[in-house]
Amino acid sequence: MTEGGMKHLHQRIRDDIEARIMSGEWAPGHRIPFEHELMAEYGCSRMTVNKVLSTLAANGLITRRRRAGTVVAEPSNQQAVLQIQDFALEAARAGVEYRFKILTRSIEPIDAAAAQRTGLPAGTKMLCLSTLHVMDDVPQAFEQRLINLATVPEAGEETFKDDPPGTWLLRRVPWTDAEHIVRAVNANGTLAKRLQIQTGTACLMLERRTWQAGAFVTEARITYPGDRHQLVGRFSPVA
Amino acid sequence: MTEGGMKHLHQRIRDDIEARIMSGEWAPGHRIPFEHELMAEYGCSRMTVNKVLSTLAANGLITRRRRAGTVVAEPSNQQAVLQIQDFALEAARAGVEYRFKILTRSIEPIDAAAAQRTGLPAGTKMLCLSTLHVMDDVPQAFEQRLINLATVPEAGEETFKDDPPGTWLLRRVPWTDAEHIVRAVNANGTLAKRLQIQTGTACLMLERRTWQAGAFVTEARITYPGDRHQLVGRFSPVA
DNA sequence: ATTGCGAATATGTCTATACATAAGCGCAAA
DNA sequence: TTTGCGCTTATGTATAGACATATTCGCAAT
Repeated sequence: MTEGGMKHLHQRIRDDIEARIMSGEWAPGHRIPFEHELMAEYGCSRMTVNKVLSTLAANGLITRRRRAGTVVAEPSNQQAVLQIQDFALEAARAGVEYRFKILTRSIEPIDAAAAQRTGLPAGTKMLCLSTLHVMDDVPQAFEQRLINLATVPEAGEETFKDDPPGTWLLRRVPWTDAEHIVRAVNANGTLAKRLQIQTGTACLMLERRTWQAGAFVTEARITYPGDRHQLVGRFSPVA
Repeated sequence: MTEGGMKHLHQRIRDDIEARIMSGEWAPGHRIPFEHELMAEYGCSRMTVNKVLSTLAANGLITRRRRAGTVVAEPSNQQAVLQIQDFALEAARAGVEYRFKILTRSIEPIDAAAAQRTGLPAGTKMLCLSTLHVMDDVPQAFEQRLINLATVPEAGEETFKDDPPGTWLLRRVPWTDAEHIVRAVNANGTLAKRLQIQTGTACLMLERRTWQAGAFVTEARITYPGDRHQLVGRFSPVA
């Protein structure tokens, strides 16, 4: 006569340990039972216990050291995971019309400040684009983008007729590393006019740089009017 | 006479597959060799291959389905992982003095707007704190915090003499879920005075709410002067 | 007290095997 | 053409055992 809850053993052990950590019963620094103890407690092989603990360690919930044993990890540096919105997707979901407009487009050697930020040598040829994202005739964001033509030569020929540069790139060039910076800035005259907001309005500026295996791909600076946009994210330490 | 690179097989298989995905050689949707094929290729047991692929699947790099096989995952919704700065830590690292000052403190029933945001019933008793974070006598951030006394009753007695509320909570109450919102706001008169900035200056406002096993713990709204602060994060799809 | 060394031990990696299970595929019946 | 059923197959979970390796601990020599 077995019980109703017939989850897999792996999941049951994992849930038990997570529950004890999350509830605070096992505080950071607390020693977790040895593998052979858990093995006896759950009546399973060491491999099963080991796989559970390895997974938890990979997720940063526990810390393992040979011979020393396993302890509950100290709470990690706090971090926020934020979704970066895709206008076309959100517009479709909300049932409103989305358009984008390439305002400027040129191929130029990289300027000194950008060379500094990206680590590229001075004089590298970049495709420079500025784009306005519009939903229902209301400007939602202004995007300034640099694309490294050495890494993405085909961008030089692209007209970006169907997809905005960000979407186009995401579909074409895989990336291995990204850096994000979020700032708050007051809109200057030019920006205010483009976004149809008052000069001085606080705006969110998201700066995103991506690399592919060490080679710089692109830098985007996207500015959102602060009174209409926010970055949102949910996060749970347990995957 | 074995070769120099004697990493573990697990890591070698993983590196190989990751490299092929990251380079674009295996595009999203591409079918990955079956476990028994990789097993033959690397001359190892299926368990070893299985553990590698399970790990990659847990990291979201590949998608596995019984019978159908394993394919490279579609690029996920873009997200930015941003570090939330710990003033005490950063101050210590930079060798400057850090202080915080509790400006107001009261215990009140939750107001309607906050009840809406947190999902708590109207009238729930909350500890309301506002705190100023100061480094080298320059205000760096203004924090407004609500703490749910039903979940953290001991906060009612706490004086927050040694640690600011955020640090105190983090050490005492484990959390299982968090929600973050980042906004850009123009400083109003009161805030400008507290942060010693000009009225209207763009500020970053980080709103963070946490829960522990479904029970609301705390809400913090931290406002940083936009001319001095930014949120930064690095992210790589491979853990 | 200090240092050095060997034994003990907890975790790390890997194998060979077994059975479970979801899902695709083809064939046969309607 | 469509529906339903069973076979096949790829992954999911688990075991018992083996050897590797990083540390810690205690003991002995200095």
